[in-house]
Amino acid sequence: MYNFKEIEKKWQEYWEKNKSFKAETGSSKEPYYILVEFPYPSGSGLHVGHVRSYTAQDSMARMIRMQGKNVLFPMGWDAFGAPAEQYAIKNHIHPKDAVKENIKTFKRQMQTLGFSFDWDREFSTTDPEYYKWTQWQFLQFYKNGMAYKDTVPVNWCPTCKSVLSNEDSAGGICERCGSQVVQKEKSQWMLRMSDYSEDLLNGLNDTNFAEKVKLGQINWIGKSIGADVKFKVDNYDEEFVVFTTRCDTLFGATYCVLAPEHKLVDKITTEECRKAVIEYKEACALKNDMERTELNKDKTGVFIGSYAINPVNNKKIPIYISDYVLASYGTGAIMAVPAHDERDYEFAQKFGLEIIPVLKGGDVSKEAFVGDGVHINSGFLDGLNKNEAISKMIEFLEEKKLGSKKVNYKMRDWIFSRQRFWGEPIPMIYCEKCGWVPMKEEDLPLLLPDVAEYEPTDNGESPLAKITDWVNTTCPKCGGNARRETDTMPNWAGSSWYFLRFMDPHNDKEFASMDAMKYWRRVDWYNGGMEHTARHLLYARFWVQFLYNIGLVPNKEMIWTRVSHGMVLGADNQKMSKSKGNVINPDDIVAEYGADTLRTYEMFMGDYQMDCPWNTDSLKGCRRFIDKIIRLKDKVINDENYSKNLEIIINKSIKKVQNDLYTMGFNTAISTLMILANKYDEHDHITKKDYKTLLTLLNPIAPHITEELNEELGYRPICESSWPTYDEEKTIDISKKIAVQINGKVRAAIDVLEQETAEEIKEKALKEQNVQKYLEGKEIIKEIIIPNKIVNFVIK
RNA sequence: GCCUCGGUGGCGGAAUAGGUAGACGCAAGGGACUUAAAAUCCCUCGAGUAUUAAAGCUCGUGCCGGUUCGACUCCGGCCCGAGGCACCA
Repeated sequence: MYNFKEIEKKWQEYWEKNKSFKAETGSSKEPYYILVEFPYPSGSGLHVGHVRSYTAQDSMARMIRMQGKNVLFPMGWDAFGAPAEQYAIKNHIHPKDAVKENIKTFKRQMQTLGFSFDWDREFSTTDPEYYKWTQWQFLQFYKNGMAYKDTVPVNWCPTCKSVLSNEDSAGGICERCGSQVVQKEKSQWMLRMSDYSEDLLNGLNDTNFAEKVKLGQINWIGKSIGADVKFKVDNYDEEFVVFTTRCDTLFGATYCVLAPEHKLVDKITTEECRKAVIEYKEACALKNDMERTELNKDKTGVFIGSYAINPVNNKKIPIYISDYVLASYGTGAIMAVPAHDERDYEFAQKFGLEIIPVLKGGDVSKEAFVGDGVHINSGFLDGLNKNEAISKMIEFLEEKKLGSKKVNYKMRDWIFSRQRFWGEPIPMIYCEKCGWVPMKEEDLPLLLPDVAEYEPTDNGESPLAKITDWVNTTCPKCGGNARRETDTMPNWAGSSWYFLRFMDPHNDKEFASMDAMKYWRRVDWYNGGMEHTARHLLYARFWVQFLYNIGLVPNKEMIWTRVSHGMVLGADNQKMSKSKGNVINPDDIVAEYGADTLRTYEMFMGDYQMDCPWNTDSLKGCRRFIDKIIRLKDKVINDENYSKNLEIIINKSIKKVQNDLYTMGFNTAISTLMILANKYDEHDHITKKDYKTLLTLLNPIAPHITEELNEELGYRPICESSWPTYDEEKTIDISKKIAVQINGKVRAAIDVLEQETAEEIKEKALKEQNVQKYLEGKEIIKEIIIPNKIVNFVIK
């Protein structure tokens, strides 16, 4: 009888003691860097979803290591963030202590699952030795003009006296207390990420990200090419600029809309309209982003009394303000072409504004036609299609100095301040005389002080603001009295560069040495959840591109392949959650069925990139498979060659498993091994080599039991051996069964040999009784004979 | 609304590159072994139809059409589900 618990412990200790998975920077072996998103160590412990992605990357790492590469497979902790702070507020435990406990639990759980992490490289984003460099990098952003302070509206809960993220204030209601969230202007640190829009777009060409990941990034950046067009205001010596992607429809512009916050509004509002405008602006100010951008709601707005001059035909068109125009995108002003824009159409319908079609197609009495078409009512554009007309219009505008070609991006600058305690303090000091002054680099890290209370202040400052002896300091420039910044960095900061730190985690001179980064080159595989493919990945790429531009990292893109995994759902096909009572705890499964069974099941349960419900019965099937592997040992005879009649299937299996582990076909890799084991089971005896190969192929997925059985055969540990090789010639079956079709329907199956000619195959097919039955009295008008694939007779 | 990914047996899912749909596993049913149970082993297992039996035949990969000798796979048009984005001019 095998005691899984003991076997697992034995091998886990062996790996730890022998540093079996140590990655050596500078080794002559070829480097290979496999990364899986480091977790946020929550209080609820490791999720079975973590187990799925860690096992996947672990099996890849184990195989590639056996293939002779120097594999870097690290693990660490992303431990700053709101949950730990909430927990601290409730229980009056310093987040640092809670995090320490949680990390201990996570690490213990990971170790019982036998993941081959190089634990010597472990760190947490909350370690001062780590966040020192996060702060240092912030200073580089600042010194290069990439960090600045700006006043931006934030979601504010007046009851909790706290700034909320968009997620925590969904629907305009505070998630915690249910109060109405309001918008409040706050001065925040920003990073000039929008400067990198084009580089972040182009950089995607230097990556091997999955297509859907690239698309996610492209959409987030949201590039659109259009034109800026100047509109003069009638009776005023003022003008404003609109951004449009359809300047070809300019002849159809029948009114303009400014965002309520547009700085020109007050100036050009007429006295008759002033009251309504003020009221409307006040109403808008009360709404938060969520409410303002809620779709399907009625368009609102007011006329401000003035008119703009359409630059192409000098027509006077009314100016409105409406919150469907956003101050933060483009120029905060639009020309409205109701005939060819759905939003403008809706607005024009409601306010009874003129609708002039300038494109053939559609029916303006019913809807806006937004497609391509031949221009009408458009002067010099008549008869042209969309692209021709756009080019011609831009030419016209530029010549008359009325406008120019313009590119806009949806991506905004990164709001980098959080009014929280549990984050990296921003190393900036405010001096009345000198303004914002960066801390001296040699004074880093700026440590988070120990405090007794974690609640934010009444005016929404971070709790750090209450610690006066921390806040009050001297100006690094003039030595006068000064105050520290009390905001901290967002959770995304520490995770934007951790993969670089893993390349050189103990360096106390730099965040990572150029030599180490040059040796590891980049992350070869990066696995994480689909929910992080837009933001986290974009932040990380931005961070790296910035570091590259100031000469601190060797490549502009440091992540090569990005893949995402599916979620492990509860048995009820719902997301696992405590409230639904469908949570599976990996500890329980390991205790009852063993780590190898859990690992095998999670890899076998379905397509790795898709969500999949948990099924304990199916898990038991994987345990049966492991038991079968153990039983096969009784059939082993002392022979160091492959069994003659197993040679082909073994070679095929090596090829298939190897390929599947590289392409994340874990479920089919296991099914291949199940088929192989079933084949072995049909034989009375198998050789030592047959068995050893099966154990080695299974080892990346089920490392403990395979090491144990391998040791019993008298071999040295699998983790110190090589991955088996296959002989291409021996992966081809001598004979193969192919279908014989008549008019595309299968009527027989014949065995064909690899080298048989089409003529021989045809003869064989024609001998089949059922084939003859169908051919009788018919004429064959076409024969399709593809050796090794199919025979099809088309008859009449 | 837009973008992305999906839809295949009772279930999870397979199906290089258009070439025998349902691999592998689970569940279910039947049988063997056993005093019994567990474990293990063997058989059946998409639907329908037919036969004493074995072949056999028809239908079948969300729906409708198309391309092709041949379509889960390619094309066009829908329906449903999951996730992301949200009036971005």
